Amino acid sequence: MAHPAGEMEALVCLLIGTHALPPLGYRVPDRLEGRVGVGSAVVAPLSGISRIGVVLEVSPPGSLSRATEEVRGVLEELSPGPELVELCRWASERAAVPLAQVLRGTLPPGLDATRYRVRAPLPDGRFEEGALVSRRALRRALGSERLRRAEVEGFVELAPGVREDERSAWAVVVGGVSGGREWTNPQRRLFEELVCRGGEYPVGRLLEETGARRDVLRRLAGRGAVRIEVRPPEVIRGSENPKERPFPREMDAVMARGGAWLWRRPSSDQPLVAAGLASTALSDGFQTLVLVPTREDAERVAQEVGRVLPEGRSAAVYHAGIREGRAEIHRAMRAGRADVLIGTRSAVFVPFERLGAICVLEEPDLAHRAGEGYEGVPLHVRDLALQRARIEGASALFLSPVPSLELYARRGREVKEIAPPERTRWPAGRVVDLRGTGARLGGSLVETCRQAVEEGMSVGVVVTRVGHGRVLVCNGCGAVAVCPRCGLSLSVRDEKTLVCNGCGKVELRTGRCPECGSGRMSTTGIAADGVRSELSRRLARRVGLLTAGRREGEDAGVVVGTPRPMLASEWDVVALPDVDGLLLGRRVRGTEEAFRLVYRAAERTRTLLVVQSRVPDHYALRAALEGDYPAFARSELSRRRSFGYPPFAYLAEIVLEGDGEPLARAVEFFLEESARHRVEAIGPAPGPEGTSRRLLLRGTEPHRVAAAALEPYAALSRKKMRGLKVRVTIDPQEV
DNA sequence: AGCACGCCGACT
DNA sequence: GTCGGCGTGCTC
Repeated sequence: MAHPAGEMEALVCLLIGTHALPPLGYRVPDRLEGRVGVGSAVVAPLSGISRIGVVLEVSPPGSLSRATEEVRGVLEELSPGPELVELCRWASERAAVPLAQVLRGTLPPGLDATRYRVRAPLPDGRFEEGALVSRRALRRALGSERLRRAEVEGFVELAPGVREDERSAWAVVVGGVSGGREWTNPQRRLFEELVCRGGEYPVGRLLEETGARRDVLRRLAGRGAVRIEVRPPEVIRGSENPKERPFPREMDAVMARGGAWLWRRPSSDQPLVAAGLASTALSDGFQTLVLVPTREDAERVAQEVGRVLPEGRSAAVYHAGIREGRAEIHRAMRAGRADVLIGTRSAVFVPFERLGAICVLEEPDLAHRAGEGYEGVPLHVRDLALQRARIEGASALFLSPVPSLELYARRGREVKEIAPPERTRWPAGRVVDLRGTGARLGGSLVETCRQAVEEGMSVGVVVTRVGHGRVLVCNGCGAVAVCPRCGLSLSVRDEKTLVCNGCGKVELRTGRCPECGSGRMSTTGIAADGVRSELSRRLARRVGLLTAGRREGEDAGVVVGTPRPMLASEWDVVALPDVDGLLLGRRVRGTEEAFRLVYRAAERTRTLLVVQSRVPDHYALRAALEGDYPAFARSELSRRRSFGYPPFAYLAEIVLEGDGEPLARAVEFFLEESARHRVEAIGPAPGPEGTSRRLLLRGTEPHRVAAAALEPYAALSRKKMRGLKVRVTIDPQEV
């Protein structure tokens, strides 16, 4: 490519995860001309030390102010490409996460970014030519100054690569060699373990299962007793006579018209729909990305996809549980050697050669969003998938019987909807009216359980542990103390006061219900273990327990547990004793979650669904029992609109921990900044910790809300923040 | 004065 | 992420 005389310049984001280091400018030397573009992974020095970075922009000479150092090399194998860089920049801005941290997610897992290759024997001859050595080892041997010099003079060069155990390395016994006398005990033991496993086994799993250390295996390899070999990753291969393509009409429309689509399908159908989309995209020559909330979902979808793959095609599963070969799979997708990737949220950043379709299963599931701050970008996969599909020109299909309101509200222009299937079965629904009792479990609910189990029916009692308790409810009429300003339930602060988690307004706790004058006010609170023991006592029989972590007496006629494991199977009768915990909880999305829980329970119920509540006529409850999603969405969207909550507004939460003058000044600073960005600030309210303050930012443009939260945060981190801790959460789930 | 330690700011 | 500079506070 022709360009003005002189060297081009590159703006590089070094992969160092901090808000404080901006992208830096480097000169592109002539020898790398044409190889450095937006999205190239490069090696560039910082204080003389080589680092990995990703090119954000390439510009003519003289355009970047301080581009004094040179790009040292290009890492073609690792380059995420321009589309993913655009996605990462968007995500970084939207989630207020340092760009470097987001970009790291596009690189192969288990990448060793500080590995050097020795290119010429070092003066003291300590390292052999061609050896791969960690930066730590080099620094220990040479010291920082000589390492820097060795880099400049070309004795060593940064050679990032994937660690062996991430590349599906197998340990294989070499025939004819058995334990000599000079072997150590650990070596002998590990060798025997390997022989027990048939003489060949994945390295990662072998070390994990035997508890042996890596260097023991290395010694065995050094003695020639064991060979380490990298094998192709485990993939699902197509067959000679694959199943016919599912849902051809709908999937043809999705691929032909492109853009984002929504299809309300029951959970049980979704793997088949994903297989249909993948197979359709494949016949057009495209790769498909399938995103699922949990690892188990990934395995189920993989089976379905495997049945429709034609010969010569392949699919792979990608999640944190895949130890061996995750990096190999990453590489295969990038090179276009595999056709379908089925993974959890980290898969959304895997580079593809020719991405044609993205399918998101169980769209509203909270597991699609990384938890607060840790591991990955705290954005919902829905938003990342929408954005990625737009950037790469792929189709996006979102599946859920009960989509998020964020997605549903965009129906029409932005998101096209496929008509949902006719419903074939729906259980009878009954609401146990808890008004007038202070009971945790109403008599009628217990009676229903007793009768059902005596008739030999299976009974599932589903409770959520999230959001229970600490809300003041009238046992007389079911009224809940609500903040007049925010429309959110007030939580019990202490004996005498209630507090609004939205705006911080503190209200006096009255002994009597303002609605009906009853003096019987109580706090709600229901958890799995309590319900189990109470039910067991009142039914005078064994009751099972089924949660993510515990499984006890599942064969009992009545089982209590949490939604995910409980609703993985069907029950004759399902009881929901605590929808009020969500329905009347303090969170904006509580109503939506309650609706979803009741609806999903109904899908898994064969004959009768019993729900107990103090608000038996609540619109969400009624709509869920009738299986009427559009009716719920209409009511809930109008409520959200009138209070200005998502999806009609974007929120950011800022929690400041500290005390005295610095805290007050920081709060003041955030308030000024939000005014400057023309974003509404609600609060400060008391935060979760004793001396903390909480601010809620609200606006209609997501990037402005993120900027109003992030800019003052970054400014504050650059200056001194004595004893002050600030936490920023974009689109907080707990509001 | 001499030195350990921790906090900042710079690094392109 | 990593280094050097500088201030604080302790010891000889």
